[in-house]
Amino acid sequence: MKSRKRAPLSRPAGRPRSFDSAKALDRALQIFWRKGYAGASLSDLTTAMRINRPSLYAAFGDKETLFLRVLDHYAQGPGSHALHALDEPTSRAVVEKLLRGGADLLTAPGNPRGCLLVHGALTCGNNADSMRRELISRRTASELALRSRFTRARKEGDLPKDANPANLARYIVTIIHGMSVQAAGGATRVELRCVADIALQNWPTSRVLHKKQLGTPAITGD
Amino acid sequence: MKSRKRAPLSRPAGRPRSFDSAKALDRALQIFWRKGYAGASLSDLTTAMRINRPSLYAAFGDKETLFLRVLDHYAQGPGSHALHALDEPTSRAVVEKLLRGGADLLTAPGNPRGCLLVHGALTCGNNADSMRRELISRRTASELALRSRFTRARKEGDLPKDANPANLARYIVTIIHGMSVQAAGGATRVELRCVADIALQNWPTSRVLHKKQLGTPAITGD
DNA sequence: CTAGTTTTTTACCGGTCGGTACATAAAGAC
DNA sequence: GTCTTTATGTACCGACCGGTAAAAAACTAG
Repeated sequence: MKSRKRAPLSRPAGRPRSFDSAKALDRALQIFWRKGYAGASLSDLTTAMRINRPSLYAAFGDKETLFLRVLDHYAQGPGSHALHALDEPTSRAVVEKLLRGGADLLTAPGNPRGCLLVHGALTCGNNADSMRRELISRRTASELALRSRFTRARKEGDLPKDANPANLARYIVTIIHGMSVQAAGGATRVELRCVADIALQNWPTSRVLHKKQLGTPAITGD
Repeated sequence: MKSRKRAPLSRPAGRPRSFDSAKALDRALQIFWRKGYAGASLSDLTTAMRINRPSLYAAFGDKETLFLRVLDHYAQGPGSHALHALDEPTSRAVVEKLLRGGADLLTAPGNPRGCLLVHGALTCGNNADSMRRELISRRTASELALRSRFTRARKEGDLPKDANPANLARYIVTIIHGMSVQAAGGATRVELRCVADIALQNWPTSRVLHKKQLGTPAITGD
Protein backbone atom coordinates (compact mmCIF):
# COMPACT_ATOMS: atom_id res chain seq x y z
CA MET A 1 0.00 0.00 0.00
CA LYS A 2 0.95 3.60 -0.43
CA SER A 3 1.90 5.94 2.34
CA ARG A 4 -1.12 7.76 3.60
CA LYS A 5 -1.04 11.49 3.13
CA ARG A 6 -1.84 13.53 6.17
CA ALA A 7 -4.94 15.54 5.56
CA PRO A 8 -3.91 19.17 5.96
CA LEU A 9 -7.46 20.40 6.30
CA SER A 10 -10.71 18.90 7.45
CA ARG A 11 -11.33 15.66 5.72
CA PRO A 12 -14.92 14.87 4.79
CA ALA A 13 -15.30 12.05 7.34
CA GLY A 14 -15.83 8.45 6.50
CA ARG A 15 -13.38 6.02 5.02
CA PRO A 16 -11.03 7.85 2.66
CA ARG A 17 -10.93 6.92 -0.99
CA SER A 18 -8.02 4.66 -1.79
CA PHE A 19 -7.59 5.65 -5.45
CA ASP A 20 -6.91 8.76 -7.49
CA SER A 21 -10.07 9.36 -9.47
CA ALA A 22 -8.20 11.34 -12.14
CA LYS A 23 -5.85 8.44 -12.82
CA ALA A 24 -8.77 6.05 -12.79
CA LEU A 25 -10.46 8.20 -15.41
CA ASP A 26 -7.31 8.13 -17.50
CA ARG A 27 -7.25 4.37 -17.40
CA ALA A 28 -10.94 4.16 -18.24
CA LEU A 29 -10.25 6.39 -21.21
CA GLN A 30 -7.62 3.99 -22.48
CA ILE A 31 -10.05 1.09 -22.30
CA PHE A 32 -12.97 2.89 -23.94
CA TRP A 33 -10.62 4.26 -26.58
CA ARG A 34 -9.29 0.84 -27.41
CA LYS A 35 -12.49 -1.19 -27.18
CA GLY A 36 -15.33 1.27 -27.71
CA TYR A 37 -18.29 1.80 -25.45
CA ALA A 38 -20.01 -1.54 -25.85
CA GLY A 39 -16.75 -3.41 -26.24
CA ALA A 40 -15.43 -2.26 -22.90
CA SER A 41 -16.89 -4.50 -20.23
CA LEU A 42 -17.12 -3.53 -16.61
CA SER A 43 -14.52 -6.16 -15.85
CA ASP A 44 -12.18 -4.59 -18.39
CA LEU A 45 -12.76 -1.20 -16.82
CA THR A 46 -12.42 -2.18 -13.18
CA THR A 47 -9.30 -4.21 -13.91
CA ALA A 48 -7.62 -1.33 -15.72
CA MET A 49 -8.78 1.23 -13.20
CA ARG A 50 -7.67 -1.00 -10.31
CA ILE A 51 -11.01 -0.46 -8.67
CA ASN A 52 -13.77 -2.73 -7.49
CA ARG A 53 -17.06 -2.60 -9.24
CA PRO A 54 -19.09 -0.95 -6.46
CA SER A 55 -16.37 1.67 -6.08
CA LEU A 56 -16.76 2.53 -9.74
CA TYR A 57 -20.48 2.93 -9.34
CA ALA A 58 -20.11 5.03 -6.21
CA ALA A 59 -17.53 7.32 -7.78
CA PHE A 60 -18.71 7.65 -11.39
CA GLY A 61 -22.25 6.36 -11.59
CA ASP A 62 -23.14 3.71 -14.14
CA LYS A 63 -21.29 2.85 -17.34
CA GLU A 64 -22.97 5.54 -19.40
CA THR A 65 -22.14 8.30 -16.95
CA LEU A 66 -18.56 7.12 -16.75
CA PHE A 67 -18.32 7.18 -20.52
CA LEU A 68 -19.63 10.75 -20.66
CA ARG A 69 -16.99 11.83 -18.16
CA VAL A 70 -14.38 10.02 -20.21
CA LEU A 71 -15.53 11.89 -23.30
CA ASP A 72 -14.97 15.21 -21.56
CA HIS A 73 -11.61 13.98 -20.35
CA TYR A 74 -10.73 13.09 -23.93
CA ALA A 75 -11.83 16.43 -25.33
CA GLN A 76 -9.70 18.33 -22.85
CA GLY A 77 -6.74 15.98 -23.17
CA PRO A 78 -5.81 14.11 -26.34
CA GLY A 79 -8.48 15.82 -28.43
CA SER A 80 -7.66 19.32 -27.33
CA HIS A 81 -5.76 20.17 -30.50
CA ALA A 82 -9.11 20.44 -32.28
CA LEU A 83 -10.17 23.25 -29.99
CA HIS A 84 -6.92 25.15 -30.31
CA ALA A 85 -6.91 24.75 -34.06
CA LEU A 86 -9.86 27.12 -34.34
CA ASP A 87 -7.73 29.90 -32.85
CA GLU A 88 -5.29 29.88 -35.74
CA PRO A 89 -5.28 33.15 -37.67
CA THR A 90 -6.17 31.81 -41.13
CA SER A 91 -8.50 29.12 -42.35
CA ARG A 92 -5.59 27.36 -43.96
CA ALA A 93 -3.70 27.30 -40.68
CA VAL A 94 -6.83 25.97 -38.97
CA VAL A 95 -7.11 23.14 -41.46
CA GLU A 96 -3.40 22.47 -41.34
CA LYS A 97 -3.44 22.16 -37.58
CA LEU A 98 -6.56 20.03 -37.65
CA LEU A 99 -5.26 17.59 -40.23
CA ARG A 100 -1.68 17.35 -39.06
CA GLY A 101 -2.63 17.32 -35.40
CA GLY A 102 -5.23 14.70 -36.23
CA ALA A 103 -2.72 12.53 -38.05
CA ASP A 104 -0.42 12.75 -35.05
CA LEU A 105 -3.14 12.04 -32.50
CA LEU A 106 -4.56 9.11 -34.42
CA THR A 107 -1.16 7.45 -34.57
CA ALA A 108 0.28 8.54 -31.22
CA PRO A 109 2.60 5.80 -29.99
CA GLY A 110 1.14 5.34 -26.52
CA ASN A 111 -2.51 5.60 -27.50
CA PRO A 112 -5.01 3.37 -29.25
CA ARG A 113 -5.24 3.93 -32.98
CA GLY A 114 -8.12 6.03 -34.17
CA CYS A 115 -10.49 8.56 -32.66
CA LEU A 116 -12.59 7.82 -29.62
CA LEU A 117 -15.50 9.80 -31.01
CA VAL A 118 -15.49 7.82 -34.24
CA HIS A 119 -14.86 4.32 -32.96
CA GLY A 120 -16.53 4.65 -29.58
CA ALA A 121 -19.93 3.50 -30.76
CA LEU A 122 -20.48 2.94 -34.42
CA THR A 123 -22.67 -0.07 -34.82
CA CYS A 124 -21.93 -2.22 -31.83
CA GLY A 125 -24.51 -3.30 -29.38
CA ASN A 126 -28.24 -3.00 -29.16
CA ASN A 127 -28.18 -0.98 -25.95
CA ALA A 128 -25.57 1.53 -27.06
CA ASP A 129 -27.96 3.66 -29.08
CA SER A 130 -27.99 6.58 -26.67
CA MET A 131 -24.20 6.65 -26.54
CA ARG A 132 -24.03 6.47 -30.31
CA ARG A 133 -26.28 9.49 -30.51
CA GLU A 134 -24.12 11.26 -27.95
CA LEU A 135 -21.01 10.69 -30.06
CA ILE A 136 -22.78 11.77 -33.23
CA SER A 137 -23.90 14.91 -31.45
CA ARG A 138 -20.36 15.74 -30.37
CA ARG A 139 -18.98 15.14 -33.83
CA THR A 140 -21.68 17.35 -35.31
CA ALA A 141 -20.84 20.07 -32.82
CA SER A 142 -17.23 20.01 -33.96
CA GLU A 143 -18.30 20.27 -37.57
CA LEU A 144 -20.52 23.24 -36.79
CA ALA A 145 -17.73 24.98 -34.91
CA LEU A 146 -15.48 24.53 -37.92
CA ARG A 147 -18.18 25.78 -40.23
CA SER A 148 -18.65 28.99 -38.27
CA ARG A 149 -14.89 29.43 -38.21
CA PHE A 150 -14.90 29.25 -42.02
CA THR A 151 -17.80 31.67 -42.17
CA ARG A 152 -15.71 34.09 -40.16
CA ALA A 153 -12.77 33.48 -42.47
CA ARG A 154 -14.87 34.33 -45.50
CA LYS A 155 -16.08 37.49 -43.83
CA GLU A 156 -12.48 38.44 -43.11
CA GLY A 157 -11.47 37.88 -46.73
CA ASP A 158 -9.45 34.85 -45.75
CA LEU A 159 -11.68 32.63 -47.89
CA PRO A 160 -13.09 33.56 -51.30
CA LYS A 161 -16.57 35.00 -51.35
CA ASP A 162 -17.98 32.07 -53.26
CA ALA A 163 -16.65 29.53 -50.77
CA ASN A 164 -19.23 27.41 -49.00
CA PRO A 165 -18.29 27.09 -45.32
CA ALA A 166 -20.71 24.25 -44.64
CA ASN A 167 -19.39 22.08 -47.45
CA LEU A 168 -15.78 22.87 -46.69
CA ALA A 169 -16.24 22.02 -43.01
CA ARG A 170 -17.96 18.77 -43.92
CA TYR A 171 -15.17 17.97 -46.34
CA ILE A 172 -12.51 18.46 -43.69
CA VAL A 173 -14.24 16.46 -40.97
CA THR A 174 -14.94 13.73 -43.51
CA ILE A 175 -11.23 13.46 -44.16
CA ILE A 176 -10.48 13.41 -40.45
CA HIS A 177 -13.03 10.66 -39.83
CA GLY A 178 -11.60 8.74 -42.75
CA MET A 179 -8.11 9.12 -41.34
CA SER A 180 -9.42 7.68 -38.09
CA VAL A 181 -10.65 4.59 -39.92
CA GLN A 182 -7.34 4.35 -41.74
CA ALA A 183 -5.45 4.61 -38.47
CA ALA A 184 -7.57 1.88 -36.91
CA GLY A 185 -6.72 -0.22 -39.93
CA GLY A 186 -3.01 0.15 -39.36
CA ALA A 187 -2.09 3.22 -41.39
CA THR A 188 1.14 4.84 -40.25
CA ARG A 189 1.71 8.42 -39.27
CA VAL A 190 3.51 9.32 -42.48
CA GLU A 191 0.75 7.79 -44.55
CA LEU A 192 -1.85 9.89 -42.78
CA ARG A 193 0.32 12.96 -43.17
CA CYS A 194 0.41 12.35 -46.91
CA VAL A 195 -3.37 12.30 -46.97
CA ALA A 196 -3.43 15.52 -45.00
CA ASP A 197 -0.97 17.09 -47.41
CA ILE A 198 -3.11 16.22 -50.41
CA ALA A 199 -6.12 17.79 -48.80
CA LEU A 200 -4.09 20.87 -47.90
CA GLN A 201 -2.52 21.22 -51.31
CA ASN A 202 -5.54 22.88 -52.82
CA TRP A 203 -7.12 24.68 -49.96
CA PRO A 204 -8.87 27.74 -51.39
CA THR A 205 -7.18 31.10 -50.99
CA SER A 206 -8.74 34.39 -51.92
CA ARG A 207 -5.66 36.62 -52.17
CA VAL A 208 -2.54 34.67 -52.99
CA LEU A 209 -2.42 32.39 -56.00
CA HIS A 210 -0.38 29.25 -56.02
CA LYS A 211 1.84 29.46 -59.05
CA LYS A 212 1.83 25.71 -59.25
CA GLN A 213 -1.80 25.76 -60.26
CA LEU A 214 -0.98 27.51 -63.50
CA GLY A 215 0.60 24.67 -65.34
CA THR A 216 0.68 21.75 -63.01
CA PRO A 217 -2.06 19.29 -62.14
CA ALA A 218 -3.81 20.09 -58.94
CA ILE A 219 -2.68 17.25 -56.74
CA THR A 220 -0.08 14.64 -57.33
CA GLY A 221 -0.07 12.72 -54.10
CA ASP A 222 3.49 13.72 -53.26
CA MET B 1 -46.54 -22.78 -46.12
CA LYS B 2 -45.37 -22.19 -49.62
CA SER B 3 -46.14 -24.41 -52.54
CA ARG B 4 -43.52 -27.06 -52.89
CA LYS B 5 -41.55 -26.94 -56.08
CA ARG B 6 -41.33 -30.18 -57.91
CA ALA B 7 -37.77 -31.30 -58.12
CA PRO B 8 -36.95 -31.57 -61.82
CA LEU B 9 -33.93 -33.75 -61.22
CA SER B 10 -32.75 -36.02 -58.47
CA ARG B 11 -33.08 -34.34 -55.13
CA PRO B 12 -30.34 -35.03 -52.61
CA ALA B 13 -32.55 -37.13 -50.32
CA GLY B 14 -33.47 -36.24 -46.80
CA ARG B 15 -35.91 -33.65 -45.64
CA PRO B 16 -35.85 -30.70 -48.04
CA ARG B 17 -34.82 -27.28 -46.80
CA SER B 18 -37.80 -25.10 -46.01
CA PHE B 19 -36.15 -21.73 -46.68
CA ASP B 20 -34.36 -20.00 -49.52
CA SER B 21 -30.77 -19.65 -48.39
CA ALA B 22 -30.14 -16.71 -50.72
CA LYS B 23 -32.99 -14.75 -49.17
CA ALA B 24 -31.80 -15.74 -45.72
CA LEU B 25 -28.36 -14.43 -46.59
CA ASP B 26 -29.89 -11.17 -47.77
CA ARG B 27 -31.67 -10.77 -44.47
CA ALA B 28 -28.54 -11.61 -42.52
CA LEU B 29 -26.74 -8.94 -44.52
CA GLN B 30 -29.31 -6.36 -43.46
CA ILE B 31 -28.80 -7.22 -39.79
CA PHE B 32 -24.99 -7.26 -39.91
CA TRP B 33 -25.01 -4.07 -41.92
CA ARG B 34 -27.22 -2.31 -39.42
CA LYS B 35 -25.73 -3.66 -36.20
CA GLY B 36 -22.21 -4.73 -37.03
CA TYR B 37 -20.66 -8.11 -36.37
CA ALA B 38 -20.64 -8.07 -32.60
CA GLY B 39 -23.83 -6.07 -32.38
CA ALA B 40 -25.84 -8.61 -34.32
CA SER B 41 -26.90 -11.34 -31.93
CA LEU B 42 -27.89 -14.79 -33.06
CA SER B 43 -31.43 -14.01 -31.97
CA ASP B 44 -31.43 -10.92 -34.19
CA LEU B 45 -30.16 -12.99 -37.08
CA THR B 46 -32.47 -15.97 -36.74
CA THR B 47 -35.48 -13.70 -36.28
CA ALA B 48 -34.67 -11.71 -39.40
CA MET B 49 -33.76 -14.79 -41.42
CA ARG B 50 -36.91 -16.58 -40.24
CA ILE B 51 -34.80 -19.58 -39.37
CA ASN B 52 -34.20 -21.55 -36.22
CA ARG B 53 -30.82 -21.49 -34.65
CA PRO B 54 -29.78 -25.07 -35.50
CA SER B 55 -30.86 -24.50 -39.10
CA LEU B 56 -28.56 -21.52 -39.28
CA TYR B 57 -25.64 -23.54 -37.98
CA ALA B 58 -26.37 -26.42 -40.34
CA ALA B 59 -26.65 -24.16 -43.37
CA PHE B 60 -24.00 -21.52 -42.76
CA GLY B 61 -21.71 -22.72 -39.99
CA ASP B 62 -21.09 -20.52 -36.99
CA LYS B 63 -21.50 -16.77 -36.73
CA GLU B 64 -18.05 -16.01 -38.14
CA THR B 65 -18.55 -18.17 -41.21
CA LEU B 66 -21.96 -16.64 -41.82
CA PHE B 67 -20.42 -13.19 -41.61
CA LEU B 68 -17.75 -14.09 -44.15
CA ARG B 69 -20.43 -15.30 -46.56
CA VAL B 70 -22.36 -12.11 -45.94
CA LEU B 71 -19.25 -10.10 -46.78
CA ASP B 72 -18.97 -11.83 -50.15
CA HIS B 73 -22.67 -11.28 -50.69
CA TYR B 74 -22.16 -7.60 -49.95
CA ALA B 75 -19.20 -7.26 -52.27
CA GLN B 76 -21.11 -8.77 -55.17
CA GLY B 77 -24.32 -6.89 -54.40
CA PRO B 78 -24.46 -3.43 -52.84
CA GLY B 79 -20.70 -2.96 -52.95
CA SER B 80 -20.26 -4.05 -56.53
CA HIS B 81 -19.97 -0.50 -57.84
CA ALA B 82 -16.46 -0.42 -56.38
CA LEU B 83 -15.41 -3.29 -58.63
CA HIS B 84 -16.96 -1.83 -61.75
CA ALA B 85 -15.47 1.56 -61.03
CA LEU B 86 -12.00 0.20 -61.77
CA ASP B 87 -13.09 -0.55 -65.32
CA GLU B 88 -13.71 3.09 -66.16
CA PRO B 89 -11.40 4.37 -68.89
CA THR B 90 -9.76 7.24 -67.00
CA SER B 91 -8.59 7.65 -63.45
CA ARG B 92 -10.91 10.59 -63.05
CA ALA B 93 -13.87 8.50 -64.14
CA VAL B 94 -12.79 5.79 -61.70
CA VAL B 95 -12.70 8.26 -58.83
CA GLU B 96 -15.93 9.86 -59.92
CA LYS B 97 -17.73 6.55 -59.97
CA LEU B 98 -16.19 5.52 -56.66
CA LEU B 99 -17.13 8.69 -54.85
CA ARG B 100 -20.54 9.28 -56.36
CA GLY B 101 -21.46 5.61 -56.23
CA GLY B 102 -20.22 5.54 -52.66
CA ALA B 103 -22.32 8.55 -51.70
CA ASP B 104 -25.36 6.86 -53.21
CA LEU B 105 -24.72 3.49 -51.61
CA LEU B 106 -24.03 4.96 -48.18
CA THR B 107 -27.34 6.80 -48.22
CA ALA B 108 -29.48 4.33 -50.14
CA PRO B 109 -33.06 4.60 -48.88
CA GLY B 110 -33.69 0.95 -48.16
CA ASN B 111 -30.30 0.16 -46.66
CA PRO B 112 -28.55 0.89 -43.38
CA ARG B 113 -26.45 4.02 -43.42
CA GLY B 114 -22.74 3.55 -43.86
CA CYS B 115 -20.46 0.86 -45.20
CA LEU B 116 -20.52 -2.69 -43.88
CA LEU B 117 -16.76 -2.98 -44.19
CA VAL B 118 -16.20 0.15 -42.14
CA HIS B 119 -18.81 -0.27 -39.43
CA GLY B 120 -18.91 -4.04 -39.29
CA ALA B 121 -16.26 -4.36 -36.63
CA LEU B 122 -14.45 -1.28 -35.53
CA THR B 123 -13.94 -1.47 -31.83
CA CYS B 124 -16.82 -3.51 -30.54
CA GLY B 125 -16.39 -6.68 -28.65
CA ASN B 126 -13.44 -8.55 -27.24
CA ASN B 127 -14.00 -11.62 -29.37
CA ALA B 128 -14.41 -9.83 -32.69
CA ASP B 129 -10.70 -9.37 -33.27
CA SER B 130 -10.45 -11.90 -36.06
CA MET B 131 -13.41 -10.36 -37.89
CA ARG B 132 -11.93 -6.92 -37.43
CA ARG B 133 -8.74 -8.12 -39.07
CA GLU B 134 -10.80 -9.67 -41.86
CA LEU B 135 -12.50 -6.36 -42.58
CA ILE B 136 -9.23 -4.48 -42.43
CA SER B 137 -7.77 -6.96 -44.88
CA ARG B 138 -10.62 -6.46 -47.32
CA ARG B 139 -10.42 -2.70 -47.07
CA THR B 140 -6.69 -2.86 -47.68
CA ALA B 141 -7.25 -5.06 -50.71
CA SER B 142 -9.58 -2.43 -52.17
CA GLU B 143 -7.01 0.25 -51.59
CA LEU B 144 -4.33 -1.80 -53.30
CA ALA B 145 -6.57 -2.46 -56.28
CA LEU B 146 -7.18 1.25 -56.62
CA ARG B 147 -3.49 1.96 -56.30
CA SER B 148 -2.57 -0.39 -59.11
CA ARG B 149 -5.34 1.15 -61.21
CA PHE B 150 -3.71 4.53 -60.70
CA THR B 151 -0.31 3.09 -61.54
CA ARG B 152 -1.76 1.90 -64.81
CA ALA B 153 -3.30 5.32 -65.38
CA ARG B 154 0.07 6.98 -64.89
CA LYS B 155 1.66 4.56 -67.30
CA GLU B 156 -1.03 5.36 -69.84
CA GLY B 157 -0.46 9.08 -69.47
CA ASP B 158 -3.80 9.48 -67.79
CA LEU B 159 -2.10 10.70 -64.63
CA PRO B 160 0.94 13.00 -64.54
CA LYS B 161 4.31 11.33 -64.24
CA ASP B 162 4.96 12.82 -60.81
CA ALA B 163 1.69 11.51 -59.38
CA ASN B 164 1.98 9.10 -56.50
CA PRO B 165 -0.55 6.26 -56.96
CA ALA B 166 -0.22 4.97 -53.40
CA ASN B 167 -0.93 8.33 -51.82
CA LEU B 168 -3.74 9.12 -54.23
CA ALA B 169 -5.40 5.77 -53.58
CA ARG B 170 -5.08 6.24 -49.84
CA TYR B 171 -6.53 9.72 -50.16
CA ILE B 172 -9.57 8.47 -52.03
CA VAL B 173 -10.33 5.56 -49.73
CA THR B 174 -9.86 7.86 -46.76
CA ILE B 175 -12.57 10.11 -48.12
CA ILE B 176 -14.84 7.13 -48.75
CA HIS B 177 -14.34 5.83 -45.23
CA GLY B 178 -14.99 9.30 -43.89
CA MET B 179 -18.17 9.53 -45.94
CA SER B 180 -19.25 6.25 -44.37
CA VAL B 181 -18.83 7.73 -40.90
CA GLN B 182 -20.70 10.84 -42.01
CA ALA B 183 -23.53 8.73 -43.39
CA ALA B 184 -23.79 6.76 -40.17
CA GLY B 185 -24.00 10.10 -38.38
CA GLY B 186 -26.97 11.18 -40.43
CA ALA B 187 -25.43 12.99 -43.39
CA THR B 188 -27.74 13.18 -46.39
CA ARG B 189 -27.03 12.10 -49.91
CA VAL B 190 -26.61 15.63 -51.23
CA GLU B 191 -24.20 16.45 -48.42
CA LEU B 192 -22.05 13.47 -49.29
CA ARG B 193 -22.21 14.37 -52.96
CA CYS B 194 -20.86 17.80 -52.10
CA VAL B 195 -17.92 16.19 -50.36
CA ALA B 196 -17.34 13.99 -53.37
CA ASP B 197 -17.47 17.01 -55.67
CA ILE B 198 -14.86 18.86 -53.64
CA ALA B 199 -12.55 15.89 -53.85
CA LEU B 200 -13.18 15.59 -57.57
CA GLN B 201 -12.74 19.25 -58.26
CA ASN B 202 -8.98 19.06 -58.28
CA TRP B 203 -8.23 15.60 -59.42
CA PRO B 204 -4.88 15.71 -61.24
CA THR B 205 -4.89 15.64 -65.01
CA SER B 206 -1.85 15.35 -67.17
CA ARG B 207 -3.18 16.62 -70.51
CA VAL B 208 -6.14 18.91 -70.13
CA LEU B 209 -5.91 21.97 -67.94
CA HIS B 210 -8.89 23.31 -66.09
CA LYS B 211 -9.15 26.96 -67.01
CA LYS B 212 -10.74 27.64 -63.68
CA GLN B 213 -7.45 26.95 -61.98
CA LEU B 214 -5.84 29.94 -63.60
CA GLY B 215 -7.52 32.62 -61.60
CA THR B 216 -9.84 30.92 -59.20
CA PRO B 217 -9.12 29.35 -55.86
CA ALA B 218 -8.78 25.62 -56.01
CA ILE B 219 -11.90 24.51 -54.19
CA THR B 220 -14.79 26.52 -52.95
CA GLY B 221 -17.09 23.92 -51.54
CA ASP B 222 -19.75 24.60 -54.13
C1' DC C 1 -14.12 3.98 24.09
C1' DT C 2 -18.81 4.34 21.02
C1' DA C 3 -21.54 6.20 17.26
C1' DG C 4 -21.90 7.69 12.63
C1' DT C 5 -20.23 7.92 7.83
C1' DT C 6 -18.15 6.45 3.73
C1' DT C 7 -15.45 3.12 1.12
C1' DT C 8 -14.02 -1.44 0.23
C1' DT C 9 -14.76 -6.39 -0.45
C1' DT C 10 -17.21 -10.50 -1.58
C1' DA C 11 -20.76 -12.63 -3.35
C1' DC C 12 -24.61 -12.60 -5.93
C1' DC C 13 -28.80 -11.26 -9.19
C1' DG C 14 -31.54 -11.74 -13.67
C1' DG C 15 -30.61 -11.41 -18.48
C1' DT C 16 -28.32 -12.32 -22.70
C1' DC C 17 -24.61 -14.21 -25.30
C1' DG C 18 -22.90 -18.02 -28.86
C1' DG C 19 -23.46 -22.73 -29.42
C1' DT C 20 -25.54 -27.51 -29.04
C1' DA C 21 -28.07 -32.19 -27.57
C1' DC C 22 -32.04 -34.44 -28.60
C1' DA C 23 -36.21 -35.84 -30.25
C1' DT C 24 -39.30 -35.28 -34.20
C1' DA C 25 -40.73 -34.38 -39.09
C1' DA C 26 -40.29 -34.92 -44.03
C1' DA C 27 -38.25 -36.53 -47.84
C1' DG C 28 -35.90 -40.67 -51.03
C1' DA C 29 -34.51 -45.70 -51.41
C1' DC C 30 -36.11 -50.21 -51.23
C1' DG D 1 -44.73 -50.53 -45.28
C1' DT D 2 -39.30 -49.97 -43.18
C1' DC D 3 -34.68 -47.85 -43.34
C1' DT D 4 -31.75 -43.97 -44.05
C1' DT D 5 -30.85 -39.19 -44.42
C1' DT D 6 -31.41 -34.45 -43.71
C1' DA D 7 -33.93 -30.46 -41.61
C1' DT D 8 -36.70 -28.68 -38.00
C1' DG D 9 -38.32 -27.28 -33.23
C1' DT D 10 -37.49 -27.19 -28.29
C1' DA D 11 -35.03 -26.86 -24.64
C1' DC D 12 -30.87 -26.35 -22.72
C1' DC D 13 -25.61 -25.36 -21.60
C1' DG D 14 -21.71 -22.57 -19.50
C1' DA D 15 -19.90 -17.96 -19.89
C1' DC D 16 -20.31 -13.37 -19.60
C1' DC D 17 -22.98 -9.03 -19.30
C1' DG D 18 -24.30 -4.65 -16.30
C1' DG D 19 -25.67 -3.76 -11.81
C1' DT D 20 -26.36 -4.41 -6.62
C1' DA D 21 -27.09 -6.24 -1.56
C1' DA D 22 -24.75 -6.86 2.53
C1' DA D 23 -21.04 -7.05 5.58
C1' DA D 24 -16.47 -5.68 6.88
C1' DA D 25 -12.99 -1.90 7.10
C1' DA D 26 -11.24 2.80 7.80
C1' DC D 27 -11.89 7.08 8.93
C1' DT D 28 -14.02 11.53 12.02
C1' DA D 29 -16.73 13.30 15.90
C1' DG D 30 -17.96 13.19 20.46
